[in-house]
Amino acid sequence: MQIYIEKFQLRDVMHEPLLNHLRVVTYQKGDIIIQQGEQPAFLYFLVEGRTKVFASSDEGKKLILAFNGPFSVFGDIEFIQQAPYLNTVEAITDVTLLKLSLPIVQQYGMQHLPFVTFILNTLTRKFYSNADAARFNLMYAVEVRLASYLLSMTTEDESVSIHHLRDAADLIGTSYRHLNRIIGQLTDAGYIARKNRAIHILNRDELYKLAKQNIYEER
Amino acid sequence: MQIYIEKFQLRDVMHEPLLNHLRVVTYQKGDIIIQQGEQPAFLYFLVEGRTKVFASSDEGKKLILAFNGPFSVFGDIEFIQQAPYLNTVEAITDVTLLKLSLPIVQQYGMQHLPFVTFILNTLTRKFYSNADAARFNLMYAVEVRLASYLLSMTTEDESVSIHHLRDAADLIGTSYRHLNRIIGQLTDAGYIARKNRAIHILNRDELYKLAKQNIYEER
DNA sequence: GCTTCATCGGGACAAATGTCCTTTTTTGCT
DNA sequence: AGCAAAAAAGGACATTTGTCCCGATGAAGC
Repeated sequence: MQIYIEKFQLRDVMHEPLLNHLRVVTYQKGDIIIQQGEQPAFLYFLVEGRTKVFASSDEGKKLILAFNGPFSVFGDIEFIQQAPYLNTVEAITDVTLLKLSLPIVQQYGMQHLPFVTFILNTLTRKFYSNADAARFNLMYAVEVRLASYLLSMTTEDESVSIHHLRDAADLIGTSYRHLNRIIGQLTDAGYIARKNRAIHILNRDELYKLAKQNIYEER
Repeated sequence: MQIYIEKFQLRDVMHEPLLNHLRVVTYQKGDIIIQQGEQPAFLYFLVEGRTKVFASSDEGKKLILAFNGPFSVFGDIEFIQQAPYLNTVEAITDVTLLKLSLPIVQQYGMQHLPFVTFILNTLTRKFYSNADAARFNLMYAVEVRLASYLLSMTTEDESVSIHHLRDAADLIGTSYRHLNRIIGQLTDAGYIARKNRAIHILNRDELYKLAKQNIYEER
């Protein structure tokens, strides 16, 4: 616990009462940390591992909104707004989080300017990148979104494991079938190649042009 | 000026230094108040009239994000994030706004807990309804979105002027042509009728079913 | 009232995307 | 290695949406 407080400099934004109520909690790969629609109970801080955030519609359509690593905050909007969780948060690796129960946050955190300012900054960053992502999804075709996705998932010379391809389909908001079709097109164009259940990027520059400089950012 | 401070109880969230720097500014119908991509200079508070907020892509595609009435805040995200304006804000009637220059906000507002809390609340509300709207646009077909739009634009027995139909197309993120097609479908189904350059709602209940209880909310 | 012009509605076709289903490949088990 | 089950790839077709364009309709000036 102390180590996380040091590592993420939580003393800068929380005072004693809050720090004292922080609890460590762990989840295993695949566990649901926050379930869309439920009443919020805690504020979470991701300190170890990776998560994905997605929303489901009644019809079962999924839409992935973000991948997260440390240090990320969950449940802030819902806490402030006093409304049910908007999205589901799932562990994609084993994860460690710190949590604060909401009455505690209300009682101690909201009186403490550094903490409120911290939440404000967190929220704003989320807002900004969310707005970007939503706009991007709405305005561009799957081809552009895929290019963008591939770029943001890989660094120079890396490849995307096929295992994440269904996730990729959800993330960019299309069907698996159609994703395959577009992969085919990009392959024909010589930008990428399928090999050993993975996608290799052959021509990063062209992909970048296609993606119109827009890329999904990890938050 | 004083009248607005009373009306919206600004004393609850701003202290003297901020109140003293508030300036009144007016725009005429059709004026651009905030231009997407520009560097933010002011925080705005809409106190009179109505605005619409939209984003444009490089290709000229437009996407309307919200209609606003008093009391709305603009430029908060960009101020906190220190980043260019995300969207364009246009006056759809003559409007009156109060504004604060950002250095002032930085110097006085950010030290003042009630003000920071106020901004946090504003932002959160925006976030919540933005997320809803974005998800709605992404997950549902034009027909559903149109039903939703019609419901939220009209009260019992009102009609939607044809004049707003191009805006409607942008708002729900489709082409004017396609909007017409869907209007045709809903007309055939007997839910709405075209008459005198306006759309009349004939069967509100069925539209509501179609819209899946989701409606565009004014913010 | 007539002419001109802009706007509107809608036909025809094309492109993008979704659904369903069959074939192919991989994986896991024995 | 050999088989069964599961996952992936892709064909065929349907639906949704976009683009282009033309005839109809209404508004503005004379």
